[in-house]
Amino acid sequence: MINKSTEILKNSGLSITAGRKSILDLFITSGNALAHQDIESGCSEQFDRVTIYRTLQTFLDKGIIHSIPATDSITRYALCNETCTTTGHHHDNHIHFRCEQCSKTLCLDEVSIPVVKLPDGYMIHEINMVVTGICKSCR
Amino acid sequence: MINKSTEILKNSGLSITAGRKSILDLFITSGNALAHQDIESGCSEQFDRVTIYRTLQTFLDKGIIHSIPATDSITRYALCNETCTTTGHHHDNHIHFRCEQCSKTLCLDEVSIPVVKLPDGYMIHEINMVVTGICKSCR
DNA sequence: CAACTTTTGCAACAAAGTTGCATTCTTGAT
DNA sequence: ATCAAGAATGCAACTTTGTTGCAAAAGTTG
Repeated sequence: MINKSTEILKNSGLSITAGRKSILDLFITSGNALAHQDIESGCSEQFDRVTIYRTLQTFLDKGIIHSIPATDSITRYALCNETCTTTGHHHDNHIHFRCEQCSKTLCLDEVSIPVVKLPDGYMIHEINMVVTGICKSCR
Repeated sequence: MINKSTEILKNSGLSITAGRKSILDLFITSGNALAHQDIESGCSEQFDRVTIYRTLQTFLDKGIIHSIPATDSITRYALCNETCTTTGHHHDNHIHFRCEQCSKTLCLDEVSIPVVKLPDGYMIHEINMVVTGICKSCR
């Protein structure tokens, strides 16, 4: 296997294209969550906005990335943990941290979301937890 | 005091205008979180989109409403609990629930966010928790 | 390498959000 | 009640974000 991005694409049954590899590489090297804008400006090559939107949607569908909720109406995405093999709708059980200083959004894979008890009658499907504050590197 | 919306505006030191009252009334009567679109189409009178954006921002600043994170890049807002009197940046400690059936987003005021322990070096400022699933009325 | 399918880029559009400025409305003092 | 000062609104114009259809250019499989 040539490199990690190619491997991920193959494992998900996706065809290998320059765009997908480039975007995936960006996720792998960046280490934090990326918004559409970050990808548009951060890719080695230039890709059409539409291609990026479609690629992100494809990655979401295949469970390669997950989306992170935010109050600023900017959807950010991060690589899913390698242990996740489920295709289709997929959700990690970790906390997300958004630093108010450097504006980076990180997956805290080591911190799992605590169990909550909702009032009777509510069926839980998915839980998202986003903590904002100052990250380790910014202190 | 004439009505609740007027009272809230007065308490926050805001001038009473038709738009603000109308939007605030909508929040009070609706009982769930509202997106900009809901307000634009739900108000008794018609207001300019810009006015609605600015009113929402004003309400946020005064701590009258809070924004709810979502993965669909639609910012939703809900009335803050009456017990909150802090002006300026403000955050409720309750869980938000988004129903996949009726698409309503609710504040579960009775469920508070559990304490989480982050790795050393992270400073927590605010925690958001959004649960998606099926709500009580949709089962 | 050839055909078949998938992906990409382009154009055009729709929706969401922002900014400046002139007009209108609120407020507080007369 | 009236009026001036300040605040809020509406309008126009614009930027950003996201979507759709279609033709051209890739990738995949035999």
